[in-house]
Amino acid sequence: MIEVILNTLIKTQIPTDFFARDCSEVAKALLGKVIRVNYRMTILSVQIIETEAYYVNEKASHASLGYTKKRRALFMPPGTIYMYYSRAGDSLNVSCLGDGNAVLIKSGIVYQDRYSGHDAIAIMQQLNPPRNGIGHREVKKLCSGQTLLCRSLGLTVPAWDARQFNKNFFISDVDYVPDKISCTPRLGIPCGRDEHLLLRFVDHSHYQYATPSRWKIK
DNA sequence: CCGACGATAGTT
DNA sequence: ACTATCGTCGGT
Repeated sequence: MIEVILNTLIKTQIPTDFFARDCSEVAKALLGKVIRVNYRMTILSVQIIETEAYYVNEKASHASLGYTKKRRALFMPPGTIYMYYSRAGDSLNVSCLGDGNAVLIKSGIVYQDRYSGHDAIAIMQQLNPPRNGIGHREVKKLCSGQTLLCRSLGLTVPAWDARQFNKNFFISDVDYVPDKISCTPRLGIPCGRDEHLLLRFVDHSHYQYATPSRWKIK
């Protein structure tokens, strides 16, 4: 049953060479694409609405800290999943063209189409309950943050870091093109005393569900 | 072993 | 502006 759906759905997967270009291009092109996760035989779907491009030579990037086993995925072929844990949550990245360059998936919105499991939303809410444990998160805000998105999809470092996308976790092209993309050159990720320029891309029509910009632009 | 520190998220 | 939260890293 689910296998049949997965076999059909996998045909919509973006090709690996999608990631074999400049990470800013990849970050922009990922907006509107849909993350698919087979979570215990239910397909969870989230449309990407916000990304950030991280270059190896930016001191704000993990790759700039150099190669370690932990960060090896950043130096693996384009399309390799890099996950890390920080601030009590997992984050999802994908390596791009050039050693150390990658894109961070920053936020998304729950996506429903004929492939999404009918109980997908209930499962995502269960995976990502409110901090105080009372009630449930608003569906629209389930994935409005890099760690919230991973939580809602059950994506973790041990399960996916340094792995390739496969039939249980991949990104679909849903033939959607953002009307308008905000590219926010963002100053202010603190790294010691320095400030660094980051490229943040947001699908403007879903701006309200992107992460609030906490860093001031000078 | 221990303390500091996040590519955060939510509350005051 | 403040802080819960926890894996990673670097210093003893």
